[in-house]
Amino acid sequence: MLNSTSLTTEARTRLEEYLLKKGLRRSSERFAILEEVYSRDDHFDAEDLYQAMHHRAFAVSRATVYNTLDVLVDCGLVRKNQFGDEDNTKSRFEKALGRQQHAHLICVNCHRVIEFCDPRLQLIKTTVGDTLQFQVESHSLVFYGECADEACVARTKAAANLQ
Amino acid sequence: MLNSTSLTTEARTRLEEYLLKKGLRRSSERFAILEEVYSRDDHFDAEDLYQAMHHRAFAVSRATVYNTLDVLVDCGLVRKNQFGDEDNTKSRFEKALGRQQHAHLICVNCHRVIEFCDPRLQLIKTTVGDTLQFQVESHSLVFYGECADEACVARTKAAANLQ
DNA sequence: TTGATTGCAAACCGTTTGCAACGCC
DNA sequence: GGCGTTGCAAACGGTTTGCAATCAA
Repeated sequence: MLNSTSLTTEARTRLEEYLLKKGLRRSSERFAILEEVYSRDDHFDAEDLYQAMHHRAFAVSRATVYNTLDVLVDCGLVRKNQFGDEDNTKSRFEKALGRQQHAHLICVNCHRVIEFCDPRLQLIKTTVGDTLQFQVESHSLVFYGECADEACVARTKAAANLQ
Repeated sequence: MLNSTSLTTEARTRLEEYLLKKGLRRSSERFAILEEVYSRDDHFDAEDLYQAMHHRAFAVSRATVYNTLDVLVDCGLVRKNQFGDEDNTKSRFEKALGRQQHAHLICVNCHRVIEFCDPRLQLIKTTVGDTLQFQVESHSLVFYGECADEACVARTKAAANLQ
C-alpha cells in the first residue's frame, strides 16, 4: 500500500506529466501548493489553503490558489465538493490520489465531515445511466444529519435548552 | 391522486397552519409566492422566481423572495438544492408537496435536470446511519454526465469540433 | 398600537477578472 | 524573447442585512 510520502511523489509526477502534456509551466507555486494539499487529510476550502501556504512561508496569492486548484482538479489530483450545508457557497477540496471514491456525511450541528463507501451507489449509477440513457461521469452523494460525537451532542442539547 | 389544484390548496393550508403556529404573519406576498412556486414544475432559482412574480403583476422585492423561500423550505413546502454544476453558487428550488424524495441527474453540457428515484438509496442511508451512528435527516444525490438529448448531443459535438 | 414584514440599496463573501510585473521554456 | 503565470485589487453575482415605511393582528 502507498504511504503518504510516496503518494505525494506520485502526485508530483502526475502533475509534471499533465503540465508537460498541456504545455503549461511547472511553476514552483503549483508544486508548493500540491505539497500542501497532499500533506492534509481534511476537506479544506480555498481560504484554508491560502492561509496554510502563508504558514508554510510560501505566500501565494488567492488568484494562484484558485488557478492551481483548477489545474489539480482538472488532472484528477484533487476533488472539488460543494456541500450544501451551513455555507452553501464555498467549495471544499480534498486530495484524490490513492483514495477510493466515497460519499460524505455532514453533521448539521458541528459541520464535521465523515466519509463512507457503499458499493450500492455504483449499482444505482449503472441502473440510472442505462434506464435514462445518461452517460454518468461523476456523482455527489451527501447525507445530512446529526453525528453522535459527545461534544457535539452536548453542545446541541445546550443550545436547544436556551430557546 | 392529488392534482395540481388540490396540491396548491393543500400547500396553502399547510402554510397557514405553519405561520399561525410560529406566530408569523399571513402576508399576501407569502401566499402569492407560494402560488407561483406551486404552479411550476421545474427547478428554479431565486431570480427566476423574482422575475416570475413581476410577470404575474405581483412585484415583490428580492429580499421578500429570499425571506419567503426560507419560510417555505422551513415548513417543508419547498426543497432547496445546491447542484454543483455550471453555477456552483446559486441554489435551486422545487416544490416538495405530493412528490416523493428523489435524486437528480444533471447534464454537464445543457444543464438539463432529470429526476429519478431508486429504493437502494434508502437502504444506503439506513446502513450508513446505523454503522456510523449518524442520525441521517436528508440527502442530496446528484449524478453528473451527458444526456442523450439530440439537440444537446449535436451541440456538444459541434463544440468539440471547433477545438 | 406595535412589532413583524416589506422594499430598497448597500454590504457581504467566495470567486473571477484585468493588467502590469515576473519568470519558465 | 515570448508568452504563460503570478499578485494585486477591483469587479462580479448570489445572498444577506440595515433601516425606514408599511401593514397584519
